[in-house]
Amino acid sequence: MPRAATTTDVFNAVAEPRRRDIIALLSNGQEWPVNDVVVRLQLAQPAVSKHLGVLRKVGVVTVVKRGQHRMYKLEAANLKPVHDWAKTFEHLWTNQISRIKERAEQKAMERIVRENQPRPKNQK
Amino acid sequence: MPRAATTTDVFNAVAEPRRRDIIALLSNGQEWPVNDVVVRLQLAQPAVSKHLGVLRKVGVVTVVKRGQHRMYKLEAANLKPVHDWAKTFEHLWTNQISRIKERAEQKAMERIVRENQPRPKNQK
DNA sequence: GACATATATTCCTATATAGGAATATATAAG
DNA sequence: CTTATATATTCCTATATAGGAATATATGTC
Repeated sequence: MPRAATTTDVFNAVAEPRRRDIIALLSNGQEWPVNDVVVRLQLAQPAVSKHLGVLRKVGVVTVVKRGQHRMYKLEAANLKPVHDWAKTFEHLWTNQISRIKERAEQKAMERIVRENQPRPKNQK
Repeated sequence: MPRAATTTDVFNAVAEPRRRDIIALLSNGQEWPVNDVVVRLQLAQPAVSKHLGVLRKVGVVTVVKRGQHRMYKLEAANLKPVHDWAKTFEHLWTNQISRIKERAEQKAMERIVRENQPRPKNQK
């Protein structure tokens, strides 16, 4: 049984790091022609086209034809499922971080108290 | 050239929906024995073991041996890269939603103003 | 129309995998 | 020790894919 296709859903589409790179590039709000993506990411043109094809299929990018150019634009909202899914677990690591912080502060307090302790007199 | 292995990074590990289901289950904060996951998700035991193996490899779960039981625990913090990555784009759809909201409110205001406009007297 | 440029698509290939089936390994109980 | 239970792992298989190489398609310029 094969793995789910990369075009199954956003999760599968963005698993591939180069596609994440493309998304990051397009996130500046501008429309990008394919060749600019090629140059910026130093990937081969057919590779870029293929990746963009996947992203288009899952709705993460859209394309507008401008003469011989294909301008690609990010549809960021379609990344929301990933964010929403991961956000479900945010409270788990947030609490963890608070707990680590509390522990550090407690240790700092103990250290301060210890340093302000009057020193025992020399027995000598 | 093959696809990146599922154990390459968290993105690849969670691309598979059944693994996302397992993560959701373990997110209740408890330790889960394999068989409970099997029963709850109605998956075959070997399949669950394999998925857990992937998740363990990328650090998303850890396992404690308790006699003949293997208790699995979520390490949610290791999902943070996914959240952080998606969060990068949050402002893009948040602004979109605000804009949709503003437009709706403007339309509502115009409607209210229109409804409170004194009616033209009948010419009759 | 010839030639140039942009880009999508096809062909090819080695590789990884999810589940099914089977089996190996590890612990518990009597 | 035998039997039972929990679970990891192996073997098998059909499928999808990322990039390389090549090619097809679409638009621009003179």
